Amino acid sequence: MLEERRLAVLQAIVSDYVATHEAVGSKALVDRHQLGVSPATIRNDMAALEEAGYITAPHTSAGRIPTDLGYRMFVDEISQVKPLSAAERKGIDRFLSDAVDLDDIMTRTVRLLAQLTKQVAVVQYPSLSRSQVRRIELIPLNEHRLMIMLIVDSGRVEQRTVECSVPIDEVLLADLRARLSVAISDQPFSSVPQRIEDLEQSFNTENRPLVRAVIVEILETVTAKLDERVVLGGASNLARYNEDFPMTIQPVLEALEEQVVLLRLLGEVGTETKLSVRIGHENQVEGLTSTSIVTSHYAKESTPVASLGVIGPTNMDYVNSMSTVQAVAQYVSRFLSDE
Amino acid sequence: MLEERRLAVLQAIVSDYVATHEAVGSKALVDRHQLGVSPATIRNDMAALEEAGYITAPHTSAGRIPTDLGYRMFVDEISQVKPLSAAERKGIDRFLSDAVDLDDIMTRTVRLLAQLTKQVAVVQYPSLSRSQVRRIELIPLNEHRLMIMLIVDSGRVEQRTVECSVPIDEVLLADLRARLSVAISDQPFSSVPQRIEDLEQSFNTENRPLVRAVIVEILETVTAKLDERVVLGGASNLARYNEDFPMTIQPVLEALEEQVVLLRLLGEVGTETKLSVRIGHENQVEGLTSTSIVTSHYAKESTPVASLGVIGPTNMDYVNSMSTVQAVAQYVSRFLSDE
DNA sequence: GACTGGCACTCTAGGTGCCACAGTGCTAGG
DNA sequence: CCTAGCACTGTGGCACCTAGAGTGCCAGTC
Repeated sequence: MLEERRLAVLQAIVSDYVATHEAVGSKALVDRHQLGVSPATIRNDMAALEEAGYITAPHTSAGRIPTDLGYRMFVDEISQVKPLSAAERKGIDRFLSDAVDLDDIMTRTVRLLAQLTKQVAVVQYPSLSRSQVRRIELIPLNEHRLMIMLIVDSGRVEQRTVECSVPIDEVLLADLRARLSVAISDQPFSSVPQRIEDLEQSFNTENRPLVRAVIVEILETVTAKLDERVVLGGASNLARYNEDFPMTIQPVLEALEEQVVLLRLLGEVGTETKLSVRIGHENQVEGLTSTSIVTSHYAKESTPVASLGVIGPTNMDYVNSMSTVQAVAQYVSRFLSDE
Repeated sequence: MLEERRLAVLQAIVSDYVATHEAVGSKALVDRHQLGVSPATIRNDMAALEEAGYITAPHTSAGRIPTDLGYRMFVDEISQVKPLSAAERKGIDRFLSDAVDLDDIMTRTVRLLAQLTKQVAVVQYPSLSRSQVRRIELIPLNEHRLMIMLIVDSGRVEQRTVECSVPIDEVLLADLRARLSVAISDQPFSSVPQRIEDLEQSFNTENRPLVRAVIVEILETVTAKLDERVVLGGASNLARYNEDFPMTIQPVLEALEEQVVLLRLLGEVGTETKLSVRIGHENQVEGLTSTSIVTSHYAKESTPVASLGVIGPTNMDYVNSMSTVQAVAQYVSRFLSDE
């Protein structure tokens, strides 16, 4: 009974604070929520919650605001996320179904997320490391230049050009392409290096420079650009909550501009959990310690290929963000798998 | 004699204000610049300048700040832009020369600009409308899916997939590709529509659906995505000058997120002038009326292909921005042409 | 033992009045 | 045409005050 009400109080505090962004006091609490007790009782509970580290008082005579720990408790207690309304689902569906290619899906998704959550949205391109090569093409651009094109099952296409000193021989190229194709078509990206490293040997010496150059370039693509691409959107939403903590916007923007940081944020979560929330100091990325991050994996044919999510202030609307992120992830998964 | 000094006063005001971001008064002016006259004289000049609309006083007893018109006069009077130091040039050179492909050049350029000017940087991808098709490829992905790939002379690659109900016939595909290739290889993008619109007729009826689908998709790529891609960077620099006008950051961020707006900004300038500066209200884009935009074209083999530039507050350092933008544009042009 | 009402206390936000300062416009004189 | 001097005027900062909101604690009640 006692513990139960305290939890209710915490939840009330969080939701009020999230809604108003003002420290919430005992009186306001009993006014706005039906907890059949008096403010004084609430005060006792609040004292206990503060003692336990879930809430804190900015100064003696203000209400309380949740701590990171408080938010954590709050989201942990959300057993199942609120489903979206039919209209919302319809909207997502319609917006995504107009996409013409992978780039388009990604851009639309990021916009959608930003718009629905009024937060900064991040979407990671399907990770190469968890994808398969569908096809490889070698396209001569001119006598000395060659474009390597790796088509990935997720629809992503990686290109790279190779410069070579000797003129390119069409026959050799066709041969090389055929052998590469045999070696790596329909194979997972991660296995590509070992599959092609010995290929050079089977060509005669004079052709090796070209073969070598191509292989090197493929290896680089495969290793270096593994999870590289990320799309960001809705940065203007940062300015919206600028009112709350005005000084911190610059480091946040800076962090968001670093692909590496974003990838770390999206990647940190293991593949096991679908929906993940990291609150304030829980993510140790510099400059983002007063923001929260809600992410989810999305999948192609039920194997997770990458993540998407939103980034906002710790006092964001977790309920809405979580359900939106989850729903969007589901829709993206469905779209990728349908294709 | 008179007009000359007034101009000097205006220039002094602009450069002081740009440096300090504080309204500058007559006394400070004679202290910091060697104009061999007394503050009182300057005051007369300032009164005249105010009358003429070049400067304005925020309130009775503050110094003066330049108006948009004042800045305009100031930049117009910069006859030749200050060349960069050898070290700076070296830096640009080194940074860009590591680029591996077009994407890489664009990303690096935008970072470079943002870093050097401490402003928001924008770089437009080489415009398709001013480019030529170098090559076209049709790559079957599976029985019912086909990827169209347009390789452009600027190094850009456009892809698009086509879904077709009937299984794809390899022979037909090769034939189609060959004919398309003849029709549009090495032709300017703008002429593509007329060159392929009749192609459908030369195939027999049963194959027309596929041919038609491919042609439609190409037309869409060619028309819809014409100038579409833009890269943005250094948005965190917005927060830096947030101190000056704190309320306006959100509309600016919003405007920057709209590709369309950015393209309009970059595109508005005709091809004739290289370096262009638009100040405050001169650009009629909503939300950007208190920012200035410095852009320059860059070229491939001396035909301009697109623009790049920086966006900052009207009280930005024009001298530095202009010289940096110009220099970077030159380097990018050189890199594109070298390839 | 859990809850409530009351009371004294504390801190903040916001308003007021005051003063020094920076900078102006004007006028008279070189 | 320039300069010196003077009276004038907003602004920013400071000190001060007050109202309000919220707390902690204690004594009393169910």
